Amino acid sequence: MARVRLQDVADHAGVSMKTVSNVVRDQPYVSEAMRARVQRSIDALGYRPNLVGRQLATGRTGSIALGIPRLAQPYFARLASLVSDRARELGYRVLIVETNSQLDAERALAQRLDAGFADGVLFQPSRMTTEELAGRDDLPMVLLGESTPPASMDRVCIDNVAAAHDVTEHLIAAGRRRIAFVGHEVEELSDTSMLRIAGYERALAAHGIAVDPELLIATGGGAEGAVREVGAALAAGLEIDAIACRDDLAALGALRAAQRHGLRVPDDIMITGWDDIFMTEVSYPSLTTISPNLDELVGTALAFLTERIDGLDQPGRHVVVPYELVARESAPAGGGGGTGAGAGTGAGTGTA
Amino acid sequence: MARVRLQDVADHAGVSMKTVSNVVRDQPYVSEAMRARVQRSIDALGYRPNLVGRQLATGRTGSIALGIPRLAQPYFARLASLVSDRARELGYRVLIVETNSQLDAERALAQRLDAGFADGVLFQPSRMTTEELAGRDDLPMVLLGESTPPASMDRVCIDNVAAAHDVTEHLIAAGRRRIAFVGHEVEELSDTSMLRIAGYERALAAHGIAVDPELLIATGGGAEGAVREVGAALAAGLEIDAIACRDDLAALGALRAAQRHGLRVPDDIMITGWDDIFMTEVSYPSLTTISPNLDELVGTALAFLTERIDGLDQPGRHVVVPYELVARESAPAGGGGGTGAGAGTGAGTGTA
DNA sequence: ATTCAGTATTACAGCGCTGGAAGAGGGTGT
DNA sequence: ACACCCTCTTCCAGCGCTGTAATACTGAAT
Repeated sequence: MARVRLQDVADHAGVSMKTVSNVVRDQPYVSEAMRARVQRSIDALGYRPNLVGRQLATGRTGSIALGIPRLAQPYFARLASLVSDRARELGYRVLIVETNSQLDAERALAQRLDAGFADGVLFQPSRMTTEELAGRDDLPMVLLGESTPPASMDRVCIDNVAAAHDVTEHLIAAGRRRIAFVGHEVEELSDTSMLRIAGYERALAAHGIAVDPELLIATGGGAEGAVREVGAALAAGLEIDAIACRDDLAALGALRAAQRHGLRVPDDIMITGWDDIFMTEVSYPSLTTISPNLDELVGTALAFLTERIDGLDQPGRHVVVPYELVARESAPAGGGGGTGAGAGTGAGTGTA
Repeated sequence: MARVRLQDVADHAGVSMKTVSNVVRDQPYVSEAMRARVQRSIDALGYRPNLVGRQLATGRTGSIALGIPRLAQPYFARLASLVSDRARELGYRVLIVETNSQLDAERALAQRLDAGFADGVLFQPSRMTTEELAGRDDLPMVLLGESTPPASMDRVCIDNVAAAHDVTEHLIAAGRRRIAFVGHEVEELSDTSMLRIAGYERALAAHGIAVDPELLIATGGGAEGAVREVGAALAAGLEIDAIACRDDLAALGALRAAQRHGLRVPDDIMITGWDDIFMTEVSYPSLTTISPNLDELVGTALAFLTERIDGLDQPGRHVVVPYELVARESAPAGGGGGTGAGAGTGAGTGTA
């Protein structure tokens, strides 16, 4: 059975294509009687509008693209899921594109977009430079994360420096002094890592604690790298009483390595993560972490993007969304004491 | 600057649209001289073909849809990531659609597909029945998971009963007798859960162990539910020495609950998961689990789907891909003994 | 020269739909 | 009865591209 087209319905109902089109899209100026009659034909023939035809005619695809490094990373999976949900509410489909943090993949994304298969992009770049991104400002694009956007682009992120500062302070307040930073890239430091390290160092400096480069432990990304590198460092006799991690995966790896090494968490060593992925509540001990307000992040980003798609033309807006320091067992608030219970919450911060 | 169209390039190069089209798509019967000349115009104008126009003309979208319950579940995130990669190699884009295991969302997916925005679907249904799916067999569709497909559809899955049987045997071989099953749905049992429970019960029966309904602990899904329900059961005095979990998330939750209850894993209680998500290696202790061969699953499913898209018309094929029982610390192979080291591997199984 | 088989290029229609403008009814006011 | 203004419906062109068929051009064979 061949596909049913608009014309087929029109013939069946004895009206023009346009009238059927109006009924399908719930346009005004269609009498109730006509609407019912056409609807009957639609049902009888099982007509479904062809999106591609509509897209070509309207110039709108009804899709937005989401460009992220790795879907398999829990943080991005959750982000993608949220974006899908919220976008659907706004009447958009979402195309998820993984870049694997590779330059050519990021470029390919930016290129293919003006091929008209999405009306706009939400993009978390890790390799493309501001200049390169600027070349693509014909297509509505909102950046996520810390990379500096061209003047014309909107950007939404959290304050990485402040949050890293908070987390480090949290550990210092608990009496720790030998605090390692774990989880940044081995090869080329990402913007994210750089900012978090900056906040970490600033907090140390504020308390007169010397920054010891030996305490910066790069890992390959993912939990396994952290298990390996932290394990090696501990085996080599590195003395530390706390670890601030670049993200939760690194923290879970560090946790694992510490436990393997016979250290008690948090008594012997405190550990903090970043992102508040689902595992942080379920790990043993549960993980103190920075919880970015994803709802607000996604909400703001999509609001900006849809405005741009609808033609808004103004200089790029930059919004910083709040985060929360969620204190759990791996680094409880207050003393350095026993394997305490639940989850308290710490500082927040916010706004443009 | 308005979009550059095929016609613009044609004008610029002084040739017909069709010739430009041929150059763009690397068609034969274009002289080298002409190819170079047109290419120069393409570069000069910065032309990019409009996919929507092409789609309408060819009737192909170059996309396949992937319908899964929840992207935020690590198993599905990994699956989605794999599918994206492999599909790209085959020349397809992937549209990920989350159904949240809800009937209306699944129906919406199946419906919207003949709206022509994908050439085929890879679908892991959890609510739609075979009959309903059968109504949609005008569009190429390959099913993932255990639901029984209509006669005309391909399906790829692993042997859940056999794997659940293996896992349970593994625990029995380690000397355990009070083995709980944790993680199936509270409300409506999914096909997946049903099959895994069947395998679990069969293994118990094979060893003359009575099936105690008290040992079937349903959870809300996700790790938190398992923490809660297993915690409650242990608090209520339930005596068990092992837990076979429906999936890794449930296992991580169960692990957490057991540890909170003061039980040593694996000495006092062994725990197994399912899926082999990234966390299984990094949890403490690491998790014994069923590792389905995802490469083969995805490879086969995509091969079938692309064949169907290319017009293959034959009865549905059913393929069972292999899995592996990966024994880690939470339920080591052999004795019931100490917190042993690394990861061995166990049984495999396979084929159509 | 003339035909013939290529190869290389163009003309044209159409994929399925929507936007805009023109047209057809049916009621009201004078 | 006539103009007039609604509301509802149809007509037509075109979105950007590709497939098919037709045409122009080469060189070799007759």
